[in-house]
Amino acid sequence: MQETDIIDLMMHHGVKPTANRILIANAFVKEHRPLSMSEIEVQLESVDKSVISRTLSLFRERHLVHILPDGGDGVRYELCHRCSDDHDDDAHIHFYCSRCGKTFCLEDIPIPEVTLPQGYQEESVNYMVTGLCPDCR
Amino acid sequence: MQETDIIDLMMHHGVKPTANRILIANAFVKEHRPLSMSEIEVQLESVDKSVISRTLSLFRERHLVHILPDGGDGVRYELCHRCSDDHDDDAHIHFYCSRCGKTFCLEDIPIPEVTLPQGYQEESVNYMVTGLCPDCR
DNA sequence: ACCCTCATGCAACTCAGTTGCAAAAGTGTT
DNA sequence: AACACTTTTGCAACTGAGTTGCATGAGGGT
Repeated sequence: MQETDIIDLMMHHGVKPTANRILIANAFVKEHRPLSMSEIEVQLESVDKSVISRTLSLFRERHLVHILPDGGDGVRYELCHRCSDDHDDDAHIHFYCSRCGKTFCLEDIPIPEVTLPQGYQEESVNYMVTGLCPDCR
Repeated sequence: MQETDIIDLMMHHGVKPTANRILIANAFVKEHRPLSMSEIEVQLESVDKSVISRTLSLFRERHLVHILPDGGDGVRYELCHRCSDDHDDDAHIHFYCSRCGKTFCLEDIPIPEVTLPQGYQEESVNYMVTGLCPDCR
């Protein structure tokens, strides 16, 4: 994905593409995996954490990213290419490496579906495998 | 599960069953679902949060509970009946209600397995469905 | 009763994340 | 270009969950 594409994506979601926002969105493209706020903070020293916090909230509100539970604690943010304005979906499984703490998208592996008991109404599904990633084995 | 069983379980895992610890373990039995630290704090006003924190760490260390990512943020602790001393497993799916914030065990639904790409080494799996629980629909 | 170890309760601390606010950067109008 | 207006930014202060330090207290063994 090019920088121009990111700007298009932002505009399309009603987000004004400021310099900081482009940096943050680029971080997702570059790493190609879900990032935590602190990971972004480390990667973009020049950007204040308050800006990161507010930007991620805005991105989320406008469905540019969605959140998923971190393998450890806290949450991670994932850029969604296929999210429409009112619906987040991009249902692949994730892998959390317990050594390096990174979360990877296994985009080729769709989440196997299950049938819920009567009364439960599904909104979204998260399938997370924890273990060692190729680099940490 | 009876209180005597809980005490047995603790002893079996090398945890001295003090009054506070029994209260905390009982909370899990009573609710029959994974609890967050703050949920326990609310339920057991008489027990200091430092005690809860240290107790949960101890329980975890001794494999009496294991953690799972909260549907929201943070983590929840789940009493494991079938965990041996060196291995936590109890692989059923969980349901997180986005309205009431509770997490439920769907014990009858095993987690469907997937084949990971070369190089990834699995340690544990978490399958979490988010949506509305029967009470909140 | 004594000693020793472990558990407890309170207060102080830590750290991630959020919020308040004034300065700065954009945007549009005349 | 100057103006008024809106949005974003950067800093500092705040917040709240969770943890840690430490003195007291309870339990267990001799």
